[in-house]
Amino acid sequence: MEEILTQSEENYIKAIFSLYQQTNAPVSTNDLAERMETKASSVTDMVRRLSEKSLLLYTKYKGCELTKEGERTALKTIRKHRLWETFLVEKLKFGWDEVHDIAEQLEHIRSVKLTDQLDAFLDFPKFDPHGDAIPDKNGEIVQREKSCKLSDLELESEAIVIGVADGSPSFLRYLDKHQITLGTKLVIKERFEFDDSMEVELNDTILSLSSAASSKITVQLV
Amino acid sequence: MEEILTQSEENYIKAIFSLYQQTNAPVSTNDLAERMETKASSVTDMVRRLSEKSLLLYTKYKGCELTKEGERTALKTIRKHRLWETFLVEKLKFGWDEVHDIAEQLEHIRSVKLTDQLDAFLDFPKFDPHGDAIPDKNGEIVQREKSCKLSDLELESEAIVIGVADGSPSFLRYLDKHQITLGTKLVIKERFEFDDSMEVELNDTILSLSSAASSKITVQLV
DNA sequence: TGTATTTTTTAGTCTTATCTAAAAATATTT
DNA sequence: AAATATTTTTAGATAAGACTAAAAAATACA
Ligand SMILES: [Mn+2]
Ligand SMILES: [Mn+2]
Ligand SMILES: [Mn+2]
Ligand SMILES: [Mn+2]
Repeated sequence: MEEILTQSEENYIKAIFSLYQQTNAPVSTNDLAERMETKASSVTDMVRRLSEKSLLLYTKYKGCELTKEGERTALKTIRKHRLWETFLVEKLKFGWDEVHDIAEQLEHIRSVKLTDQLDAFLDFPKFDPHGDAIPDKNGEIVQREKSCKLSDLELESEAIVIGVADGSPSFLRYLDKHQITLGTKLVIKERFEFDDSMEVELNDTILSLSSAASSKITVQLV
Repeated sequence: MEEILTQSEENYIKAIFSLYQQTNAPVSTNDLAERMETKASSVTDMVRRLSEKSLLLYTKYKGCELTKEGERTALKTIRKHRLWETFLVEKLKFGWDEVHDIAEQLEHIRSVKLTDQLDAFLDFPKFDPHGDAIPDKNGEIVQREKSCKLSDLELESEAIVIGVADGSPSFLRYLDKHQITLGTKLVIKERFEFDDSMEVELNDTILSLSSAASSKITVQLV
């Protein structure tokens, strides 16, 4: 079969994959429209097309979910996206806040050999610059043991930053400014009930974090 | 202004640039259609659109030629194409016969910083894997001194291969098979009038080349 | 259970990029 | 110069992917 998909189709597939992961329920037309920054009517059209290509199952008024084939497609695109992000940061010296939009384009380049050679060139990385797992050639992804949100940690616990739940440039630059990056070790020194903010120690300094910030930082206890 | 162009528009611009270079005359609708592997009517449409965006000058029945702006656009795309080809060969270990189609996609990625960082990563290469000059950030290209076709050389002259006039995989693989690559040194040992074929010495062996082959190899006298 | 609200689909339009077939302009021959 | 051949443009269609406005279905809620 080996269907050739347009960039738009690949973007939709990725969005459906990601929305489905959040709820484990069929993705609604409206949710998808919001994610894709388009109109519900456009989504209905596209979902019909993708269903026609048996990349997803669609029932009128009931939303859609990917087929096995659709999932494979999503994982291929995600693999490429994250490999390119890794390339941009590791080899081309981009900041982790600058790579998403470019990877959003690069992920659509069609060449299995390119993807696999890039993977090898990068030494088969398991995680991208934001801590997200990179699917391997077969779509397999490393499952991480016991990670949690920084905001969930108790007083005096020590943890290492392993990811971010928000990849927006503004948030990433905020983290940069405060010297928080993947691998940063921190200790919870204080927690304030009234606004769920906390103070953490890192690099021998104390940093105050809002609940909005701490809930978007993924950590692992040391 | 900074017009955003579609991939198709960029491909047309590149084709017009290249066809114009061959004849220094306006590019005819039919020639362009043949190069783009499309129909003349499609070309008329596209040329109108590009003229509307003042990337080229078009006179009905008289063909078209790029404006300064169009030329800049062409050079930007060519720069990206050749940088990516270089990346694929130098870093990802592709053969020079495998990179064109992939670069044909990569050349459309929009990010000035990406292009410039890639350029730096590759150490500002002046030529791509086929010996073609890579325009720099400002669109400037290195002009080579006295190069000529291998087929133009006289008996006993010594020369170095610096390029190919045909980038097709089949020709490039033919060269690979006979150990001819950029930098290969060869000496003309024999020339046959009746079919314009020749025998050249390289790596201490004698190789016979048809006129079709020798006229597509660009060399420089040593 | 009937009404109001929200969600989703349908219908119709637009743009880009393509195509085929026919008409018009240009170029080549006789 | 007229006839013929070639090139190019026009006219009309199609498909993807988007939009708006209106209709229909599903859900919420009084
Ligand atoms: Mn994308
Ligand atoms: Mn990422
Ligand atoms: Mn291209
Ligand atoms: Mn090349």
